[in-house]
Order: sequence, then structure tokens, then C-alpha cells
Amino acid sequence: MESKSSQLTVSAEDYLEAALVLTLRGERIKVTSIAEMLGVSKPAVTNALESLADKQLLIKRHYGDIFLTEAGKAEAERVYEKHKLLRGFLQSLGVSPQNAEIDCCKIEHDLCDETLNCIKNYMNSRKEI
Amino acid sequence: MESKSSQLTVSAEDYLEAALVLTLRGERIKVTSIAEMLGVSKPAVTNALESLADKQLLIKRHYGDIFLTEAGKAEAERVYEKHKLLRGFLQSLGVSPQNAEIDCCKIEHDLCDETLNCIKNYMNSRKEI
DNA sequence: ACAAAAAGTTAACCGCAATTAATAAATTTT
DNA sequence: AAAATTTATTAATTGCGGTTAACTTTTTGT
Repeated sequence: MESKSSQLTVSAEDYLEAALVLTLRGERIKVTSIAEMLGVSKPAVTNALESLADKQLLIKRHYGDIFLTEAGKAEAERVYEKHKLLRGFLQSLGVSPQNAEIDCCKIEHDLCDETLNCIKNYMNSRKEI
Repeated sequence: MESKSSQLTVSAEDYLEAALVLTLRGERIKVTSIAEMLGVSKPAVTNALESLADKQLLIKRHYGDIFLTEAGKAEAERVYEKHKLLRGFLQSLGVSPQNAEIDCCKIEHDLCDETLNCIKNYMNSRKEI
């Protein structure tokens, strides 16, 4: 299954994922908090979120509330699953939690399905001991 | 040891690495061959190589020969070592040679020293069985 | 040696994803 | 409820890394 993958850029995936993380924390999605999380300026966030809204991945009112749509949530979860898989994988290799978090953010957009599956298998075989 | 890492961009590292690979193959460094290897246009290569020459990582004469300097070779080798480590690592996880080659190119610029060391350790422990 | 082909360069341009500075709207404080 | 603060937006700009088209230089084939 090749996943349509909706043609999101790397940075679009980052913004979407940040929005999901805030939601999972029970917080509202705020321009300022995403800017802090990703280490970018607020206008960068406004731009990125507007472009995600164009793609129907979230709903955003001017100066107002922001929510993920169902499609956006699904897409964000797809990304976030990879994130968690890779973070766990790196930690299982002995990487510190801090660096595992940093590095998995960078590579989570890059690996092909086959590689991700091999990593999944590795993690499963590891669990079953 | 944190390596000064000379502040090369991801794409600069790609061009440098391609130049090294040609050298290792015993070929001359050609704009056209790098363009083919990296899937970019020839002007993109000319630009990139000129910028590497500015940084004293290679020597390039107009319409003429191109060589890596000692510094450039060292830097390229640093990158290429990562490449080989990661390619072997991915293959050891069961990734096909083709996808291992593709994916290691993408992540070779991203991983921190700690992560690379953990991967080295994993590969060594694997060998010693 | 010269015509044709290949290789390399230059110039103008594009798109993405940022930035800063200024402004507007919403929220909080008193 | 007005002032102060925080949050969000707009506008103008930047840098990177690529593109195509047109040109020049070098190499190759006869």
C-alpha cells in the first residue's frame, strides 16, 4: 500500500504534527505555541497554517480558533506515528531521550515505507523476548 | 569531540560527496556526471562547485579540471563514511540495497554524533557474533 | 583542420520557507 | 471600561537551491 501521502512538504508536516501534539496535550492550537515548539517566527506559523487550511487539513478563523479537520488529524497522526516509532527505535539503540527526540524529527519525513516496516519489525522482534 | 563540521549545507555535502565518489571510481570530476548522479541540472552543479571552491574545498578552473583539495577530501570522506555506515545499517535491518541507498542519502546529513555512535556500536556488536 | 557534438557557463528567473517591522485584534489587568 | 499586554496578521524582503534558455568553450570524428 503506497499511501497517497497527500504531497505535503516536510515543513507542512512539521506544523501539522505540532498542532496534533498540542491537541493531544489538551491545549488549544495557538500560533505562538507552535512558533515556540518549532523555533520559528509567528508569521511563519500563520503562513503555514493558512496553507494547511487551504488544503482542508485544518480550520482557522482570523484571529480565532484553530482545529484540525478529520483529514488533518489523520494525516498528522500518520506523521506522529512515525515520530514515535523512530524515537523509540533510536532510544532502543542507546540514544539519549533528548537526542532521540531531536533526530527523529529530522528523519521522520525521509524514510520510505520499506525502511519503516523494517524498523517496525525490528521493534516487534525486540519486544517478543 | 564535537567536530567543527565547517557549516556545510545539506546540498553542499551532497555535491562534495558526489565528487569524492567519482574520484574513488578513478574518474575525473565532471559537471555532467555529478548532475546525473544527483538528478539536477548542470547549472546547479556549476553553482554548487563554485561555492565549494570559494570555501577551498575544491579547485576548479573555468571550463577546466576539478579536484578536491585536501580539506575537501577530508570533509567528503567524513560524509561518505556516514553514508556507508547508514547504508550497511539499513541493510542489516532488512532494507533492500536500492532503498537503503536512497534512504541513507537522505538521513546522512541529519543524525547527531551520539546517534551515529550508537549505530556504530550496534554494527560492531553485530559483527562480533 | 574544421564541422559537429558535448560539456560547461551565464543570465534571468521561480518557489519555498523563512525573516523583520509595523499594525490590528483579542485578552488581561486594574 | 480603559489601558496595557499579549497574540495574530500583513507587507516587504531575504536566502537557498533549484530551473530554462542562450551562449561559449572544449572535445571528437572525419
